[in-house]
Amino acid sequence: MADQAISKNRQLTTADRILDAAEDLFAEKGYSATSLGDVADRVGIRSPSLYNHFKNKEALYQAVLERLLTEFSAPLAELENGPVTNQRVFFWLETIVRQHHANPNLARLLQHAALSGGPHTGELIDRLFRPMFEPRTKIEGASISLFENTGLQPWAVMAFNNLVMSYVTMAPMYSDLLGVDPFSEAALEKQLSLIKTLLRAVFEYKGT
Amino acid sequence: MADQAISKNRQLTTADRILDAAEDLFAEKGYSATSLGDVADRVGIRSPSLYNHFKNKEALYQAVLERLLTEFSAPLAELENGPVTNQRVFFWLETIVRQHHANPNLARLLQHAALSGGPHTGELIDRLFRPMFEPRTKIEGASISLFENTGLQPWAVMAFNNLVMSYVTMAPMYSDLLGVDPFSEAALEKQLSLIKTLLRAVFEYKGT
DNA sequence: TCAGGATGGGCGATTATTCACACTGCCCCG
DNA sequence: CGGGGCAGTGTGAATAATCGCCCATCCTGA
Repeated sequence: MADQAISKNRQLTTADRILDAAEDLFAEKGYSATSLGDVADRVGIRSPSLYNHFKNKEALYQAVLERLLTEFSAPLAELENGPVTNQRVFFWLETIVRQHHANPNLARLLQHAALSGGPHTGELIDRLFRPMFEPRTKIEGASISLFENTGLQPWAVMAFNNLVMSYVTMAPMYSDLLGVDPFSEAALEKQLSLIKTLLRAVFEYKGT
Repeated sequence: MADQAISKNRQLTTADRILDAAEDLFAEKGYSATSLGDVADRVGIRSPSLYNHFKNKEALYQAVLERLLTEFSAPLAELENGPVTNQRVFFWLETIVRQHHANPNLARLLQHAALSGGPHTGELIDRLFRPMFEPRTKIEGASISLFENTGLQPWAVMAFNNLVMSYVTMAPMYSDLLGVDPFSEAALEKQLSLIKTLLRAVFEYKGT
């Protein structure tokens, strides 16, 4: 198994292997707590070698971020070219839940940025979420009666996003308290069914 | 010395001012990215002086954590000595939302711990959330029909907690995207009304 | 041969921590 | 009443480790 992983890694360029290692470490420890020595160790080289591939630590972080942002930009663009119906909101939510489940690093990077409020924060938020809050984004259907006239719709969008992302940023809580590996397929199905249930409850809710 | 005289003293002791500064900095930057020099600067002393009050950095962190945990331990204990009805769940949720709104630092500390998975993680999770998942904690009323027979109730508890905490750990998103100071009274009322609406929708939901 | 990539060594800055020392207010003893 | 300790607190200097980063050099594959 180790041989396979190594040989598979050997197919990647050194720059890509650096990006992989840096992505995991930045996502885990945050920017300033991640040392280039750690990154180099994980790749299997010495830290000065990193400078043959990236100008400095900040450039490495930006490259990691860029790769993640393009990786995650697809589903929202998909949602945007068409009417925003309940059906398509369901599908979109399921898609991003699965995406963050497959790679939790973007959520973790954003959470680190939001916590420390560094200079990366604004850019990350803008590029990930700004389109979601364009004025034309109204959900057609039953949800209108619930949220639109109370002004709560953007808060609900924010809440469901937080729900999705905190699932991966709070992953240890699921291991410790529920005794379940949150990145298993079974756990993913549980979380998906909960989120769908919540969304359906919101859509079908008719109370004041 | 006598701890009783402290409460009469209006001016905070140096140790308390250190705790205040360290709490904010640990919550913002995380443990390893916070330097004792930063803490000392904020208090207005030199960093070696910190060692007159705390054994080392780790002990300072533990003291910060201890103070926060006792501060936040009240509401759950309150919920636990009595039957868990819908009414009391509402009240409990509102209480902890207001509590995290008043002091976001515990949520931020927990989020940092969960992200980096350090040794503090397990202790924090245990002392904050373990009682919530004791087997006897069943919610009486309509929610049983929704969650109990699908095994989703603990996942829902987790989700609502994540909802509450990510509101403060993701605070910059609310500023940037909604143009609202998330720590204003108005924003608190919005978030409260959203969470109550979600909870009510869940309680009254009768679907499959 | 030559260029890209890896390396060891080192520089300056920052880190947590230790230590010897100075100041201050207070209690006790003469 | 006065002075001598004494505990508590703050300080500058120093140490060892680690950090990002630069540079001269070397290895290797085309």
